Amino acid sequence: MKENQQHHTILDLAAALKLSPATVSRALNNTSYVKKETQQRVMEMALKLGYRKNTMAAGLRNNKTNTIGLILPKISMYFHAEVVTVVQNLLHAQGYNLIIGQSNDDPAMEKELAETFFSSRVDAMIVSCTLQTEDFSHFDIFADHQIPILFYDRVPPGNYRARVIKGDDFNGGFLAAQHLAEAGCNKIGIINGPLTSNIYEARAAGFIGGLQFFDVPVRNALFYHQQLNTEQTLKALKKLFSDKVKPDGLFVTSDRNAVTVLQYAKENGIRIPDDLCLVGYSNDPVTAVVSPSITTIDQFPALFGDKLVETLLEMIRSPQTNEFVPAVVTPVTLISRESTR
Amino acid sequence: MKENQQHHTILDLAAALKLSPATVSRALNNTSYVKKETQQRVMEMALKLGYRKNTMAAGLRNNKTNTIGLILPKISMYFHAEVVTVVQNLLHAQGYNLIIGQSNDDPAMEKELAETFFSSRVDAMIVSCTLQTEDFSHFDIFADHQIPILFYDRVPPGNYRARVIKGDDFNGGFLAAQHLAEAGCNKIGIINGPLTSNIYEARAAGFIGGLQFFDVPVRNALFYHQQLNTEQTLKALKKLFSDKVKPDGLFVTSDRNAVTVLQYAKENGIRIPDDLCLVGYSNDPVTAVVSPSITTIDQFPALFGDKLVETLLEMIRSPQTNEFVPAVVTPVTLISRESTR
DNA sequence: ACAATTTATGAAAACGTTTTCATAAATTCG
DNA sequence: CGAATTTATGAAAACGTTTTCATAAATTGT
Repeated sequence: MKENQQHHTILDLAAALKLSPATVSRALNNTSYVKKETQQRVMEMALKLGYRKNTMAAGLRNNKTNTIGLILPKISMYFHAEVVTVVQNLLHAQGYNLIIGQSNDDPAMEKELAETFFSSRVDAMIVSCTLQTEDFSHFDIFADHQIPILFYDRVPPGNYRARVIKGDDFNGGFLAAQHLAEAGCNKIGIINGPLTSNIYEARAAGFIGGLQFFDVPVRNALFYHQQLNTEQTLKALKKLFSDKVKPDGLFVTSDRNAVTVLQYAKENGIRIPDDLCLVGYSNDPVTAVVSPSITTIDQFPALFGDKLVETLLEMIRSPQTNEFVPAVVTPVTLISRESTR
Repeated sequence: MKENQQHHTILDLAAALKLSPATVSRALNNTSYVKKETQQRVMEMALKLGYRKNTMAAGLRNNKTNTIGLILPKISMYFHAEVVTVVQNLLHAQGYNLIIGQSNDDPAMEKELAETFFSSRVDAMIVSCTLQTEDFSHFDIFADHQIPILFYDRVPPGNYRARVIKGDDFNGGFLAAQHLAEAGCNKIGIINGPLTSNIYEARAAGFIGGLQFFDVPVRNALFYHQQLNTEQTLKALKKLFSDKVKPDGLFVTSDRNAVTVLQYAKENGIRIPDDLCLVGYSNDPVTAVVSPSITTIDQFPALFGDKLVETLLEMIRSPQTNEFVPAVVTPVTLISRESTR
């Protein structure tokens, strides 16, 4: 090993064993023919010298990094944290590294991350878009270079050619409406995210479809589609409960905001579920422990993560075709709790 | 560009502009002398051809990957999710990629991840250990190769030479004891994690110190140091409330398990805070919305993340010295809520 | 025993970038 | 104006791995 050399290389091993680097490489990766005994010696020497393959050099040569890029709005959101947890574990088991980037729901950041990850020559991409992303062209570069890209949860619309895995948001909305209807609610409102995002659009559509199916009047005055944060939610609540027609059922398409509703209700003497039935979305653990506990829609994040990795590996392994593959839709289920009893 | 070439290279740019690759490289990185006009032309051509630097090739040549490795027990834990969120954002702003690995609290996995990340030639490491890690030698390799490594939260003991940032767990324990004492509790217990981990050891020490300082009897029979999961916590609770001396104050060193206590209390007619005062740890948002809300210790995860990145960048930028640097301790604060009123 | 095949190894090129060493052109300075 | 300096560019080597092309040795089959 050269004087000022930081790491041992395959050449060091070769020199120490009086072999060629080619043979050493073959021994380490056990590709092609290597004498059993030679392989043994190489392995032992590698261990002895503490040799670690330089994955950059290998990546450069093989045009493969064993790295997957993941872009999402924010890791600390419950659903995403769960998905990332599963995805990272599964990918590691398959020998892949996971690099993560957060768009913070900013399309410009999302674009920047896409370019960075492309530069890093990720082998594939997993993306959940920002709520505001309407132009998806910054992802074209991956498809253009046959790099598999898989969208999930917040995905591009159908006219954008891409593989997609999404929750059954329509059904989620439908189930919420059905459940509220069956709980006897008649004046059912919704506090929803912006309709620019596929998930909120689908939840609203399913919700309205459910209302109609179960003959509950569709009262547009009780529908709010807006940013899902505490401030906006409180504003909506104030309006909802100052009008003549007050809701007796509310579908809030994010659990955190459902909790906000719970607190507002408590402070304003609105009894849940007696005066107001409440359904959230995501099955954030918090919904199970608040009082009253909140009925919500579970998205099975672990199953979601499984599906993601399974599909991604399939995409990596089979050559990229340009043919249309319909979106995979993962199931949701309604979990009934005290807020609707 | 060659027929079957996937990506444009610096050679393509050079050819298209009738320049040498050297000049193109200099123009792109604007190092050394390049004519203003030439640089302009290079940039334009790069844009036109959609050139993206191959960071692997650059990394190989520069011996620098602009990638930081982060190993932690599980991303989906509240405190860690918050830290990761902040760390990823800050590192991205500095031009670094973040690769994440979860040990799932398994030392073997932790070791495997350390080796993988070393192979990937990360520029630096951030690590929060498993609860069981007692042998830290799998991290030696980083220090041996002057790769900065920074531990946080769950860190090696003082006799292991490493840079460390940790919360003030001792003070957290002390504050909890003080608060329970001042709430008038006299039979104060603790449900704690395993003492093998520095954080639980320090919380327990601070807690006991606090009891003594405020003249509350130290009742070892009320102290449980064990795995922090629902099952174990319930087991401890059963024992605690079947003995003659039942606790009137309880310090649970994880918020999730404090919630478990809350539910157990509700089911068993133990009134909180009247019969039992309760203090958790971490300020998980769930503690604010359960009823009664839970007094807890905030660890300022965002500040923690800031500090981590700040220190790490400093380590990367200044040459690695072997001199001892004392652990940085970040503040904690007690947030008083209904469970202790 | 000899050809055909299989096993085992090495030399050298390639991946795409950056940087050192030259050298040429332009500029500054006395 | 000529020497010194600064600016601008190119050729070539280097980073550490893998793989193709050879070739030699061992094994198999007839």
